Formats: sequence, structure tokens, C-alpha cells
Amino acid sequence: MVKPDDKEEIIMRAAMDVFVDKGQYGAKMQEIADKAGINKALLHYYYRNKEKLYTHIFKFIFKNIMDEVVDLLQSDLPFKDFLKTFISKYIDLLNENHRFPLFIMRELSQGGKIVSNAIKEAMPRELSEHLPAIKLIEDAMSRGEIVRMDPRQIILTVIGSSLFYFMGEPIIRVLLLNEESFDRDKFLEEKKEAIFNIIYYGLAPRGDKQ
Amino acid sequence: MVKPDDKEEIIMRAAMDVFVDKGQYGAKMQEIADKAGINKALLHYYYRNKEKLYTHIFKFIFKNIMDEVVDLLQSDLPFKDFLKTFISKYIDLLNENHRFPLFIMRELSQGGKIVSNAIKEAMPRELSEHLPAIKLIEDAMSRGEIVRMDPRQIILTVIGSSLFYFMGEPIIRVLLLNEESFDRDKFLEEKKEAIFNIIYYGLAPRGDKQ
DNA sequence: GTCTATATGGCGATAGAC
DNA sequence: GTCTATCGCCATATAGAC
Repeated sequence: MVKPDDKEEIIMRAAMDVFVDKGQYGAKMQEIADKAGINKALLHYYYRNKEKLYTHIFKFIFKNIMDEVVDLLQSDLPFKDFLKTFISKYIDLLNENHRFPLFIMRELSQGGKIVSNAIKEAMPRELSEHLPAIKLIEDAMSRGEIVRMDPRQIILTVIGSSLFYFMGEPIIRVLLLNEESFDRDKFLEEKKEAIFNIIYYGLAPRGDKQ
Repeated sequence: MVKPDDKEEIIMRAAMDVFVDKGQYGAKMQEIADKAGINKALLHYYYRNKEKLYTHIFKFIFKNIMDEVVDLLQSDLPFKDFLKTFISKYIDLLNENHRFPLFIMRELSQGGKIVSNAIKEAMPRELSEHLPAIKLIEDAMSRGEIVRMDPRQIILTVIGSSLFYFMGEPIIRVLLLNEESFDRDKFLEEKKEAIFNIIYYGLAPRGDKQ
């Protein structure tokens, strides 16, 4: 992030706010300008048009999230500890950026080129070829620490079960957590425990059953 | 569904297509009219304005998905079999309607009243008070078939890990499945197996560890 | 760089003939 | 019920002064 009184930075923040909330088409340039405390003309001065501004925001958010996740994937801990800390930090990350996943997925659903370009720019080539997490999982399998299974299914299960709550929070709270006194922080801590326990012990080698 | 040459039905299908793809604001009435093979004026004749049409579509989709899920939740199978069949049928359902979850979530992110109204209309009161799945899980815990844990965390884990692939498919295929010969059907069948095994055995009572 | 004022176009919505 | 033609607004974008 740049210094906070930089105009570009101010516009970025405002645009991010509005775009994340309303999406590319629901967002209005006027609202962004208002939120940034400037007028529409200046938006066009810095970012030639709405589409460029949107694309810029999307790539910025995508890259930042990606970088954080890639960071979480760097680890030389044993598999068990890696899994535990990854889930914990990943849920923390989502909690701090709970509106981003849906924002990214919304763009995804349009299947446009913005996403594929953002991926290309955000992903170091060598990473997409060999995710460190896959190597870690394969090693744990070789050592017999966990059962054999497509590592990608494991990754998708970890990510999916961690992510879901944040994507569906409004609906989930109505359908599932309709209580007066819902302690969200506590629930998230329990979620870390739950997901780790389910997945780690779900991967543990078993005797004969099934 | 109504008879397919009914005008309202034709419009519904077209509108669904466009709205699901582009969202409430990205969608254009002209495109819907084109896709339905009629003109804009007729859209307004049947559904007074864009918002009403959108709301109608959203509630329709939401209710249909809800009904299907509620169906899946009715079961008197033992927990193990219930879990296995639920995951399998739920993934099949998602596969047949893979664009709906994102559509619903996109609306969710706007936090509008459309969603909360749709929930109220789609959810039988008695169901939201007592989800049958929670009862099933609690019984299994009482019998000692699975470890004690907040049942809601289990439900979220099952749903989240099943759902994630369909919500993120484009991105996932780039990041994780960048092969020439990706057999999607096979991958989904493996996913059913993987999720069931991880979760069911992840819930199995353990000796002392952790 | 930043503003006010204005042009331009697109889109939702309606009027009105058939 | 279905169409063509058109209205009127609103949002993006630009012109041009300061």
C-alpha cells in the first residue's frame, strides 16, 4: 500500500469499497467519487474509464489475496502442524477480508478475461506447476502418515470447508445460527478446531473398514 | 415447470439464463428479450419492470434449490449411510445446477431484502427451527458413533467442501487441474468418495490423541 | 490537478397502433 | 397479446476554465 494521502490511493480505497460491495455494474462512478471526496471528472483523470478502474481493483485484490495464500503455503513444518497452522491462518485471513472471496467469485461467474489475466499475473509460473502443498501431502502419504488419495481433493476440502462460512455468512446465520447470542469469534475458533480434527483424523490410516 | 410454449415460461427461462450469468445489474432487458425471441415491451407487459422480473427469478431459483436440499435432508437411514448418500446426491444436484450457488451468493453479498424474503418464503418455519440433519448428528453422537462437536460445524464442513469446487471451478481448473486430459465426471465421483471418507472417519471416535 | 458544466449514449419504461 | 417507435433518465465520459 502507498501513502494514504496519495490521491490514487484514496481513489483505490473508495473504488474497492464500492466495487466489492456492488460489483462492476452495480457500482456507480458517482458513489466512488463521493466516497473518495472528489468528483467524477477526477476519477477519469486518474483511471481513464470505469472498466479500467474496475480491472485495476480486481487485479489488485486478487494479487494481494494470492500472495497471502502463497505465503501460507510456504512451510517446512511436519504435515500435521502445517495443516493446523494453515487452517488457522487461512481462516484468520478470510475473516480479515471476508468480502473478497465473493467479489472474486462473482467475477469468476462471468467467465471474462479479467480473471484469467489476473491469474496469469498473480501466479508465479513455477508455483502453478508444482504447488508446495501437493508435495507436502504426497510426502505424508509416502511416510504412511495419511491415507492415499488425490491430493487435490484434500486441498479442495480444506479450502472449501474453511471458505464456505465467509461466503455464505448472511444466509448461514439465518438458517443455522438463529440465536440471540451468537459469539462469532468463538465460533470461528471452534471452526478451526473442527476442520482440522475432521480432516487430519479423516486422513489417518485406518485398519480394514470401508 | 409449466408447459414450454407458454410465453411466461419462455421469458422466465431467458431471464434466468441472463440474470444467472450477468447478475441483476449486468443483465440487460434487451438481451433477455432477444434470448426469448420477443421484444422489450412484452417483457414489461408480463413482468412490470426489471426489478420485479429479477426478484421473481431469484425466488424461483432459491426455492427450487431449497426444496431439493430439504428433500435430501429427509432420511431415516443410519448416520453413515445418510452422510454418504447426502454428499453424493448433493454433489449431483450441484453438478446439474452449477451456476446457481454463485448466483445466490452474489445476491447475498448485496445484503438486500430479496434474500431474506426469499428465505422466509422458501423455508418452512418448523424446518429452520429444527434441521433434521442436526437431530441425526446429535443422535449419532449420543450413540458414540461419532465424536462430540458442534453439529453446525459438521454441516458447514460437508456443505462447504462439496460446494467449493462448483463455485470456483474456472479458477480451480487453472490453478490445480491444469492438465490436457481432465476427466471431470471421474473427478466428481472421486470427490464424493474423498469427502465422505475424510468427514466420516474424521468424526470417528479416537483413542487418546489430541 | 481539480473543478463545473455539458455532451453522448444506453437502457428501462411507456404510448399507442394493430 | 404483440409489435414499433419514442420518451426520459441516468451514468459514463469529455470539454474547458481555473
